[in-house]
Amino acid sequence: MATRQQKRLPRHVRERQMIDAAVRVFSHSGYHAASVEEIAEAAGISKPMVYIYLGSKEGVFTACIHREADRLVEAVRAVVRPHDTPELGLWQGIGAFFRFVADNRDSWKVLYQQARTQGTPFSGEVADARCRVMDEITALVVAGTRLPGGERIIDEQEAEILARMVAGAADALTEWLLENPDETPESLTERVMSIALVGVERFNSGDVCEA
Amino acid sequence: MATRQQKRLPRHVRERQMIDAAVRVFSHSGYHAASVEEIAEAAGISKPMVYIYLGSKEGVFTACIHREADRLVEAVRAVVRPHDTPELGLWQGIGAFFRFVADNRDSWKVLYQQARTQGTPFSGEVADARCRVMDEITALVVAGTRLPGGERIIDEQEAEILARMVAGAADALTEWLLENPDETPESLTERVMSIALVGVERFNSGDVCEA
Amino acid sequence: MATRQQKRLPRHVRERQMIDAAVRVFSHSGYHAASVEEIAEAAGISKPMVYIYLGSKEGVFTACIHREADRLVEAVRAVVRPHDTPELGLWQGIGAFFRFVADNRDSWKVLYQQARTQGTPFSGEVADARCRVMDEITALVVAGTRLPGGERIIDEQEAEILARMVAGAADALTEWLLENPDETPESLTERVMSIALVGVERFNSGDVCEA
Amino acid sequence: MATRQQKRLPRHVRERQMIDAAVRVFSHSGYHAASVEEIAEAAGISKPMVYIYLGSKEGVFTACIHREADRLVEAVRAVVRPHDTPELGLWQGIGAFFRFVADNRDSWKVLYQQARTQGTPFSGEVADARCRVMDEITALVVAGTRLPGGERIIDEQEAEILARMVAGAADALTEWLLENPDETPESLTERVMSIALVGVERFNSGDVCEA
DNA sequence: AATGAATGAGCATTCATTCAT
DNA sequence: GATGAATGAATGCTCATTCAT
Repeated sequence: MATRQQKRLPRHVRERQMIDAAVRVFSHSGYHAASVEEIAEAAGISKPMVYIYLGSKEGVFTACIHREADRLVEAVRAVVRPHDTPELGLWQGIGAFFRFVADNRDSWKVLYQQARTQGTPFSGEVADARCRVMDEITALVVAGTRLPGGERIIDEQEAEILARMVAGAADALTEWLLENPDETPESLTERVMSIALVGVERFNSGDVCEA
Repeated sequence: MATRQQKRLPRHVRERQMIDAAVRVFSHSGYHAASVEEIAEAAGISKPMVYIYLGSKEGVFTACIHREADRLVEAVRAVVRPHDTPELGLWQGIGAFFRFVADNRDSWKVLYQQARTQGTPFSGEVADARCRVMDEITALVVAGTRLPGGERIIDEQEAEILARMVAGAADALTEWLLENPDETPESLTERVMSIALVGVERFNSGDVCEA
Repeated sequence: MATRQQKRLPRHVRERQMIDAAVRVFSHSGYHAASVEEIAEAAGISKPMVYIYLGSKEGVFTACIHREADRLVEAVRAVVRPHDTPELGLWQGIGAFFRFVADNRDSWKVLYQQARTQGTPFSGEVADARCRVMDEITALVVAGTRLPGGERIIDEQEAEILARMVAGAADALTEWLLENPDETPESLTERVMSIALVGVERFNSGDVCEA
Repeated sequence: MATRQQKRLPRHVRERQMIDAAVRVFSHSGYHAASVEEIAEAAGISKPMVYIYLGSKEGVFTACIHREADRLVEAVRAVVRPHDTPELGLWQGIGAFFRFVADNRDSWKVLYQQARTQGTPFSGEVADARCRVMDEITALVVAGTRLPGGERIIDEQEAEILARMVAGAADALTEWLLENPDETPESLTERVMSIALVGVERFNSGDVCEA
């Protein structure tokens, strides 16, 4: 008659289980449609535990965003080695970013889609986490477009626009990936890369849009 | 005992008011967070009217998607004149699309973000409406990338990928637009166009990703 | 574009249509589950007409009970001729009653089942109408059990008990009738009659229940 | 911020309280007129508890029917001893049935009246429970009318008709009981029994309706 | 005479959250 | 540490009823 999960687990393990479950649930149902009950069940624990550990439904969501942002940033950083050429760094960073988006669809949906869409503005932490991600990509672009001599060819603002376009395009393409099993994350990475790099060239050469 | 009744308006007028209000509310709060009461209030009527005219909350949402999709498709079609060159058609069509997204932020958010994010899959009509929009853009790309001689240089599939990237990028950039009042829809259109066209060139020349 | 029913009909015709429809609807759904809209639709008119003619939902119900009680009483009276022997009168009256119950199931359900079951106590008129029906049957029993010389063999109270038993049994048997198409109203009448008459005998002989 | 919470009771106790209250309320108001709030209040708890334990309003109703049917069947079975003569068994069984109907008016009203009257057909369980009750009475009649030698004098079908008549008459007479405090359940039992037994005799002798 | 337009009030149901154990 | 028991506060939806036309 013992309920499923009574093992006294150390706090951080429990917390991880909960956030894992919450990401899945939030990703699938959206913030408002997801219920704390649902999350608790998915984590194999009881509702009060959720409140003891994360404080509130919003707390759970914030924790998800926080952790997934960390994971994404980490994934990108992990592939960029200090001795890479800037261009290779950009290439690999964007590749890692895109692979993360494709491989961790739940994480990405929560991080990018849900966090923008819901009515509640959530705590500043959520906005911060999302900024960390965009900053990371922006930094990649900035670094990757520096000339060998170290000169910048695009400024911060242009880099940020490009970063956002990359994120938006990647987001849109994950759906394509779902619908077309032939496509691989790598092939999509190439498509997205072609945008980013060519955008840079265009910015640089100034001949944008002479249709 | 009835409280002040609203002036009796013919059905189609009230219906338009309701959908106008609903687009605003859904755009701001998301489907689940929005309450029918909220929508009714925003439309200046009472809750039962919403149900009498649109049947259910989901019915309201579907009506919004439907109408906004029509408006967007119409806006794009309105600027493409038969005697334009394909490339000019593409340029103007994408421009119109982007201007619509920028000028009707609420419509776009409901159409693109909300309809993808929520857990509920909604009626097939919603999916249909969203397809109509993407098909329109895809058609523009297909037509606009035909060589003067009429030869296709990209196939349907490639065109669809490009269309999605354009939509995703445009979506991401509307936030940029909000945060940077200096930017105009036109300037953003140029940025997005540069992607599409260059993407086409790349596809065509086959030298994708040799950075 | 003219709506279905715009012919200016004289008041009593409209009223009859409405009550016909209401009996059907109340019988099928019960008082609370039935909606005025439903009734109006079934009558082929618009909701406000119902209120203009019968005043309120309760008014509609009262009117139904009233009219159906009249019809039932009338049906019973119609078959009892003054020159019948009392016993024949009883036989025919009960027969007519039972035939009415079987042939006008909707009327009976509203009159007997719905009027007893619902929470609302309704106006005294409803109780009155139901009493009229029971009084009629009671009177039949009283008259039919008078000895040829005119002496009473059962008193009013005993007659009323018998009348109620007859009504209750008839009510229960209409369901049987529905489920068994072989049975006819007449065969059931015989079964019920055997109860009433034997009951009378028993009352008279005093040898009730020597199991 | 939570208001006074009720003492924590184990689930089955609360469930019983709820069903007790629901039987009272449904009996008095009918299924549709009764509100879940009303039931919760009558049970001294809050609305959500009703849903947590019984799932839905219909679930509450079903639970009521189920339990009251069990109680009625149990009451009848409790008095029939194996070594009774069949006729005594019938006498005591019908007596117990009628005492239950008279003593548990709420239970009976829900079980017999409400369950037949409402528009909603309810789950099959409700129909099943009602059948269990009629089957029990039918079985009594079948057993009780067997001749000492074991021969049947009425068949299943005739027994079922009689059982229904008994139930219908008992139902009708409970109202009489309410209005006439002089009457006792026992005296009514005799009246009903006289029907059943005489009915049997009539069936047997074949001289039905020669008044 | 007849109806489309409109609403206040109520109801079933769900959910985030708390506390006693 | 962990949970079953409990609830206040919404929320989607329906309905009887009215009024302007």
